[in-house]
Amino acid sequence: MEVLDRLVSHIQIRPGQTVFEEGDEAKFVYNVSRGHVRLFKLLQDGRRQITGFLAPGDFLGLAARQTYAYSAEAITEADLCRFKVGELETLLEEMPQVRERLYEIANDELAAAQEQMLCLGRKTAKERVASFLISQLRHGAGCGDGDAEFDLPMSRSDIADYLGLTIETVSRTFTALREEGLIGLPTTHRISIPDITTLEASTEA
Amino acid sequence: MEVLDRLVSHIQIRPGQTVFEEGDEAKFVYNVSRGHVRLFKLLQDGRRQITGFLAPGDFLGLAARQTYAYSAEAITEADLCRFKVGELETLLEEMPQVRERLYEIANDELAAAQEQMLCLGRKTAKERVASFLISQLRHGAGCGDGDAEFDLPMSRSDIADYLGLTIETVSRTFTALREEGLIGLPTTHRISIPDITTLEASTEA
DNA sequence: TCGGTGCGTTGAGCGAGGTCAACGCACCTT
DNA sequence: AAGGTGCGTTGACCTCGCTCAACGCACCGA
Repeated sequence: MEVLDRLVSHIQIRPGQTVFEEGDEAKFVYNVSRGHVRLFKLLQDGRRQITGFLAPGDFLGLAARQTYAYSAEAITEADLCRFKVGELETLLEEMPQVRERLYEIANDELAAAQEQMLCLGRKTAKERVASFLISQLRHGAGCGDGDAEFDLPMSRSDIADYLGLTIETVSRTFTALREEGLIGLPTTHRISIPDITTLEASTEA
Repeated sequence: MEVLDRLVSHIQIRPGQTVFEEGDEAKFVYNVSRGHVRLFKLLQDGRRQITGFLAPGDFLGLAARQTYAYSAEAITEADLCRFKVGELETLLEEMPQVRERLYEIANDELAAAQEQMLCLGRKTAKERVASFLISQLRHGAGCGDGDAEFDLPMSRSDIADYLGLTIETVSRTFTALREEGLIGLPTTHRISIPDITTLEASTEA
């Protein structure tokens, strides 16, 4: 990975700013070094589906196709490392184990996408929100089994478009989970989970 | 690909029979040579999300993880080529371009999964069914721009679990599309599309 | 020929989540 | 302090798709 540093340029983006748009020619690959990013697809009439949230360390633009299959925007202020796909290809010929790593990353993303399909197709609003909170906990903060607390950098609107719900339903579901004691909401963008096991139990059935 | 033939064993499975189940140790990789296969995940109470349908030529079990992330069952009678993942790994060291091909396959599947997330999260029942029919047309039969006709090997129940709907809604939507003249239904498992352009227009907005 | 079974279709009624609207609050700018 | 804006919450009502139920039809074995 140190080899990458020679090829890399660093860019900074502001909240809401676009990194690239679906259909743009895929010239660059990025890695998030600071902040959070959302990936999404749009329908013509403006309906939006967020396909993933990225945290520091995550890659974007790895699709290996002519054009990007989704758009990417910063959620918070963010720093990205950027390098040309052509140079990545050159690197891959020298270091085949990097391709192996990319393959693993693609497969992890695929498994996450399939889990999300299960969520969108077959879970109730409450189950979707509970699943989302647990995956955010695991992906971001640590996963101590006892009490846990972490930040949600994205807005209710982002969460709604990720879970296939409306803003109002997300808000009502947060309130319901809080009233049941399954979560705490110290602030609107911070979640505490008194007991992960019981919350996990409400992610299905 | 001819090298693979040395490692391959051929297996035959009957409609409804299981190829492997989510959580099984991932010892084999498969390729469909005849028939159709469904991939799916289950919730504890039996709710099912089908994550994909496979046609001849498609791979399954490529996840490159300890265990399979989904279950696989035959839809029709099917023939599969099977080979051990360990032997695949050996092959990959000799032929790095195969890994490159696997990476492309994983990325194609990822793009399809993201498109499906958009479908499940943000499209109406009619849009989902129209999208599904068009993707089946493209994936299976040819894509001549004029009149087109093709088979749907899967049941209404499979389609429902793929689109996040119920059997009844799928059935009603087929009927509605037929009454609007957007599709024809020569038999329950055969679709004709008089004009792809107008059907495509009803996949969104 | 006659039930039996599986699958698809259709109808009637219902409910989870969407829509529309009001409001609260934090954070601006002037 | 006053007004404006963006975001989140809450309430009232509605609708799309789900549930429950009946029925048709093809296929099958006795």
